[in-house]
Amino acid sequence: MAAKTDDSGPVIPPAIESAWGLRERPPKGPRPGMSVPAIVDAAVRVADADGLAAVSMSRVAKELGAATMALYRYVGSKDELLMLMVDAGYGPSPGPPPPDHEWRAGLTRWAWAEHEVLRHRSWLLHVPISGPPITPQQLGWMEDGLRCLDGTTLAESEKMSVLLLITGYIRNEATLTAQVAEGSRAAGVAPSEMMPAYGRMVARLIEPDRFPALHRVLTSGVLSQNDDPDDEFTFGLDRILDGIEALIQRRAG
Amino acid sequence: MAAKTDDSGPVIPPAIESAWGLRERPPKGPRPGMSVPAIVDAAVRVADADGLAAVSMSRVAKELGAATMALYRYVGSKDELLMLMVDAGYGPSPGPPPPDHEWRAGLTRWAWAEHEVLRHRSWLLHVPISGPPITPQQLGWMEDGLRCLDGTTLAESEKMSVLLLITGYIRNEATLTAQVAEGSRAAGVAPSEMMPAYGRMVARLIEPDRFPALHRVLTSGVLSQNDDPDDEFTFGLDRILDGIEALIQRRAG
DNA sequence: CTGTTATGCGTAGACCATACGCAGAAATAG
DNA sequence: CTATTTCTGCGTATGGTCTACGCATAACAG
Repeated sequence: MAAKTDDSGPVIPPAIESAWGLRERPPKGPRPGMSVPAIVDAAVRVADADGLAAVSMSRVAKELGAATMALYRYVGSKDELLMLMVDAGYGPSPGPPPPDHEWRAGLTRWAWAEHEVLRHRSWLLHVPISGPPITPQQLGWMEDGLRCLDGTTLAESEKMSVLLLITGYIRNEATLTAQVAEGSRAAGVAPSEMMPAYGRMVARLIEPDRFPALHRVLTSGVLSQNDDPDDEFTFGLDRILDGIEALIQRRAG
Repeated sequence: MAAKTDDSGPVIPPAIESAWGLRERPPKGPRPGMSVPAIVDAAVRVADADGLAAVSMSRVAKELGAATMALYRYVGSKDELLMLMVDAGYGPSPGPPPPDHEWRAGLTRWAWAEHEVLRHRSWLLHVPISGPPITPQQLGWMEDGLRCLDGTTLAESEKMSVLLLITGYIRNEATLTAQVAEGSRAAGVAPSEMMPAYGRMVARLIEPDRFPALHRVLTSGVLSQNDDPDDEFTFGLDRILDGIEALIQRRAG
């Protein structure tokens, strides 16, 4: 029932060990013709070019000029490969805040960095994540986020919760933005026409008596004007940071 | 390049029309042996029992004692079926707030209702959503959420952003909770031992010098004590509502 | 040189969604 | 009553997925 817990502690998936550089090549046998990083790079290249759905083991193998099954000597499963792709896809964190930092500015910078990554690599949002972060880069991001909160009065558990809150918001906002972009491409509509078209469709489906508040939003023309998506992001982020600020001040006062 | 926009406006997917009860049966031909709601119910039953991954067209058909291809007379694709499953899975919204409502209490109730649904039906989180809500129940939830903000000083666009913010948070929190539960089942570890095991694994992977803030969190024992997951949810929700409150007061004052 | 061990990879199995086309049932038109 | 139309149910088939298994071979240890 308990996981294997000998002197080496709980089980670490092989892919994770290799990501942390803890795997040593056995001295016997033929030289490997590929490497885990090369495979991950190829997979990321495929995802960048044609989306996550195009990432199949055969497609990645073709990218490398190798046979499909050859990959399974390096990664245990497709899920492992996906985990490594996420790690590589995020890339290194934006770095720690400057020494005399103010937490709000630091977290804002941190948030925009993740926002930027997700805008550039929207396939990261489609990877079904299966647990808390354990890969090097991911923990690097977390480390730098925690450092932003170093000078505050928050408890350690609260710092963690705050980061979770912000990361979740960023992912969610990016998901919605990517969906609009994706939908506009699929329907052959200009991105700027997407939300207006959505508004018109909803207007045709609902009856004003049963959906008065929604009707009011529609007639207010909110969806017709297409504002800078960055404004939407800034709005939510500022709300969250306001909420955190309120807590910090309550703790301090 | 523009979508079809005759007198009936933009294209509405057949599945959506049927969900709104806008489809009429043609007068000729044999009676249908099934119905869209029956199919959706069966699919939801499968997802409730064995998870979203078990929902295949053949599995759903088997559940109904029908042939696989028979389903395609009723739904255009598996994606359409998924959309209808989401609508049915959420169920009716918790209803509008009471007449003399206070916005914060109303939104809290609304948030907990969605939280409850997602806790009970975690497969909803695994459905790859492909656009803004257009199904009846989904818009019903949105309507009731908007009504909670009726008496406030917020602009219509801000109300929308606020709802998006809260829904996103709820989904994100539910996703993380479900992942922990899922992981504990997969690894055969008790759920209460999951976060401690994670903490120990991270502690073994990182070097304290390179990850000082993270190391501090680990040694603080945050992950070792397993607190009520509802507390975590409440924490984030309160931070967000605090942020919204700050905005409302700024608008009012 | 011999034994051990890891690699590359071909084969094959078990799934999956779904395009297509045919037999037949139901309702209408004459 | 008969012919026609139109839709339903569903069998077949295609092309895709992941991956378990096993064999030949290459490289090193002694």
